[in-house]
Amino acid sequence: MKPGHLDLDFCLQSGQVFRWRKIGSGWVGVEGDHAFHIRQPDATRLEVETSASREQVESFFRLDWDADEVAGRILEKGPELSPYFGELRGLRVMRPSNPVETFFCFLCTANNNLSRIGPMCWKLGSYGEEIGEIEGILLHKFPSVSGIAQIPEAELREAGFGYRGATIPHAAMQVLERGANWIQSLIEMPYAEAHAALVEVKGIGPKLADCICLFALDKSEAVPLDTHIWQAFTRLYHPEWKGKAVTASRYREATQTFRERFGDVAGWAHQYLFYENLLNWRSR
DNA sequence: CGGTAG
DNA sequence: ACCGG
Repeated sequence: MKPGHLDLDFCLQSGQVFRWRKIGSGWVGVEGDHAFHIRQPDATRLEVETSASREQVESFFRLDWDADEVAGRILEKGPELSPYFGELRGLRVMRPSNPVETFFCFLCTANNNLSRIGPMCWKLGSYGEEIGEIEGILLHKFPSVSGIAQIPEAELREAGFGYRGATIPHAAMQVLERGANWIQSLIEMPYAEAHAALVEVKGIGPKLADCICLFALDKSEAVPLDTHIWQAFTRLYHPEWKGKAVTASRYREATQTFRERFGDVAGWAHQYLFYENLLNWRSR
């Protein structure tokens, strides 16, 4: 397999997918219905142990997109982002295949930090069907929406979910009211329509809706605007809003600016900005 | 603080 | 204001 430019650590550690564990130099996790053990012996090779097909692996890492070409296109349209692209060659926007998993994992991310999000997503995953064991790690498919809806609030609170112990099963109930297949049905909608439908769910605001659009629904123009992206936006494009709070209307304005500038690679531009900020923050 | 609701 | 660091 020729991964083009793909950095496993960047892809699996950059807040896009959460149920992956680093084991030595490799990674163990679940994608869709399949367990994976992946190693990257050098920059140009990928060793993948899985029952998933090659097509599924390539889709997950979005190898149908040329990362260098995308980065080039972003820098052409927005040279002001070049400081953020320094060391991030091989960072890709992933395409996880189970939108239900992405939906609920991102529900864990609001008002939270990465060190807690992983264990929380892992806990949700433990309610799904067991599909294997790699390096002593038990792997589960992600549970169904009704499986999530049935989890007692107390179990999640005990596991450190805080108020999300209530909001996550409640969000699952809301999804069920819309039909068991509602999340999947959003894939067929245009970005704006899917985003509008998602924020109707209590617990999903504009930022989470954009995460779900970008990673679960393959809407590459979605720009999840968190506090770091907001700061970058005010610094680069709108200094008079520096220090101001992100209102709903400023959220629309800022994300629309990225979309007008970067079009269908706006989501990739966001991912580089986001991960660069995350690395800077980690190194402090 | 990788937000959202009231 | 909200769980928990």
